[in-house]
Amino acid sequence: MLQAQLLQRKTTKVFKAFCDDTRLEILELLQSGEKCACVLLAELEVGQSTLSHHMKILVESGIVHARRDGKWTHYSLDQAGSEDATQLLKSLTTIKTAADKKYEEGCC
Amino acid sequence: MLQAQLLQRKTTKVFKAFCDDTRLEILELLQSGEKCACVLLAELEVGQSTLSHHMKILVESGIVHARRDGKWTHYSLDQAGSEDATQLLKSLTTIKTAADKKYEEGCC
DNA sequence: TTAACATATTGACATCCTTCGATATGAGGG
DNA sequence: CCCTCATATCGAAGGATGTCAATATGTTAA
Repeated sequence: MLQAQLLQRKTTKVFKAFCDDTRLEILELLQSGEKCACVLLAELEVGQSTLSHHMKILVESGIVHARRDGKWTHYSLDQAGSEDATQLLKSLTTIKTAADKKYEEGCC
Repeated sequence: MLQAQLLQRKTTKVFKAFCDDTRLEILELLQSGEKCACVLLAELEVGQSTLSHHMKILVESGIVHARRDGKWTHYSLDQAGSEDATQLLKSLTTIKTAADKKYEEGCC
C-alpha cells in the first residue's frame, strides 16, 4: 500500500537503480560521459516516457545527476552519489567484529 | 514472461539482494556473525516460508553463504561475494576517461 | 520405521514495477 | 502569440515480487 512504500528505506531506493536491465544500459552509456536524454533515447529500445521514468529513478537514487540546459536535459554519473552507494553496500556487508560478541553457537 | 527473466543480467540479481526491507534486516542481523535460520526467524516478523524465500535470493546473489549442519542451516555474509558486488557497483558508476573520447557536445 | 523438527517448495493473492500511448508542461524560434 | 521540440506525467495493461498457509523434503532421535 501507499504507506508501506513511504516507509521503505532509502537504501532500497538506492540499489533499485541497479535492478533493471534498461537502467544498467543507461549507466553504461553514461560511463563515456554526460549525455542528453535524446541521445539516450536514440541508443535504447524504449519509448520516451519509459526513459523519463528510468531517469527519474536514477536521479532520485543519487547515482545520476541531471543538468537542465534549455529544452534539453543532460545526464551524467554522480560520483558523490555513487561513492555513497558503494559505502552503503560495504557497510551492509561488513561483519562487525564487536568486542561484546556472544552466544555465537546458541542455535535454537 | 519466463524468457525475459532468464535473459535478465546477473547484475540485477546481485543488487536485488539489497532492494527489500526484510533482506536488509537480515543482512544487518548477519553483521554480528553467522546465524541459524531459526534465529533469524525469531528476530524477524515474517513467516518461515517467507524467510526461506529471502534466504534463497540472498544466497543466489552471492552476498550470503549457507552452511548446512544437520537439520540446521547457518547463514553468514559472504565476503568474496560482497567484494564482487562492490566492484560491480564501482565499475558501473565509474566514468571511463577513454582516450578516444569524442562528440561530447553533439546533442540531437 | 516412526515421530518430531528445520527448512524448502507450491499455489494463491495482493502489491509493486515496467512499459506503452496519450497528454501535459515548458522552453525556443518564427 | 502560436508552433515545434524535449521532457514529464498520467492511466492502463501485464509481468514480477513479497507474503502467507499448506504441504513436501530431509534430518535426527526415539
